[in-house]
Amino acid sequence: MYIHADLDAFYASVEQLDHPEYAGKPVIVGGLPGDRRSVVSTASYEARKFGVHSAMPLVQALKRCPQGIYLRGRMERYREMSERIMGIFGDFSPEVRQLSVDEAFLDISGTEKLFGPPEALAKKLKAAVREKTGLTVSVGIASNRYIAKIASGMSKPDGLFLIPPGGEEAFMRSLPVGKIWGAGEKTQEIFRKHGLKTGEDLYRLSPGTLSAMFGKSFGNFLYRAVRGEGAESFDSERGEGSMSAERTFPYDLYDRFAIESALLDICESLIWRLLGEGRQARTVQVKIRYKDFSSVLARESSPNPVVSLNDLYARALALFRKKYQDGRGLRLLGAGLMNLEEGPRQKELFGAQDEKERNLEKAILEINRKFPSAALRRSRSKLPEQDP
DNA sequence: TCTGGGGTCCTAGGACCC
DNA sequence: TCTGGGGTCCTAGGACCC
Repeated sequence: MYIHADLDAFYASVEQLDHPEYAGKPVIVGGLPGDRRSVVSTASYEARKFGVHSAMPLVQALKRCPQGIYLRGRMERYREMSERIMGIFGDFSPEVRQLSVDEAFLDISGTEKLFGPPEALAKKLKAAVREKTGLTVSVGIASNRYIAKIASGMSKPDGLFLIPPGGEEAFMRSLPVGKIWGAGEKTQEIFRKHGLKTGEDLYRLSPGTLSAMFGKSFGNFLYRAVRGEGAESFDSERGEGSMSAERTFPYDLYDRFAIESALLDICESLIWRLLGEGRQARTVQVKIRYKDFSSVLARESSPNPVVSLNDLYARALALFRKKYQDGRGLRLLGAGLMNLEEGPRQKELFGAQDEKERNLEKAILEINRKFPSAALRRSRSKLPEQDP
């Protein structure tokens, strides 16, 4: 059996915990009133009553709930709290798989002797989280992770929902399609178009029909899902990974120097993360979003991993210049690293110039690690000439 | 009122290799 | 007188998740 445990309105709840005067009030984490181009990250249940929800533009939230308490959010604090809670989860299962900052799967096979049947364990887990942190968690219990995940959403907040073994298919067939995990906005649109409202409606379709509607892979996934089977993709471990950083500008950028300086900033935050984790990357990606919200990507792989800020910036800048249509307002700029590899780089691959650069950057990395408030950065004018 | 940021996985076409 | 088939890697883009 598996448990999916999901913290209720996590960021907003932490704020209410840390600021007792916010308790019982509509708290909206995502930005301050007046922050341009922000969206709601988390709304407390009090705020949800006004129709405010995650991913809603902040200006819209402000109209629906002008009396709300608006906050930018403190990721460090949420991460710290998350670690504590994951630790508590670890007291109940040897296998905790964290899905995101506020949710995790627990494999609770063989824990019966210690904690009793799954439902009893779930109650103990909820009580432990509440006692030790003051937060509430919603829990789903099922014989596979996929259904446990859906179950945890069935009775939020502070919920507990069990799908008994053998009841998986009946549960999925009775489920409104809006609750199918993995079927987002575009898929819901297809459901609507074909009048598909419940799992039962999907259950009646052949694998061929589902594949024709949703593509082979996702069609097969749906075929299995409505039969109560877990999907491997939700059971398996993570892939090799990637990392990215992007920034939406409060106002569209047009000036080339301003844009390319912003790109340097973004590359900088990325490279410190990469080097800090002792990793290297073979693929660099640049993301451009124009004023009209249309986006383009440019990607390039190389047998030689990225080794320094100067190196990353040169690659990113070349990609940017290849793709960017001059004069179009720039809304967002991003950079990403893919094909991440473990480990130290072979020094001998690089010439003296590179070595000097890398040592400088290693020093900056060290200083920033020891003295975060120093926030040391490269000055663009001090970077070696970029290849035009 | 527009539409964040950091991720994962999938697809489709092309290059290249055996 | 024809234009195989399978595998891998790459690029660009999209859907989805929290």
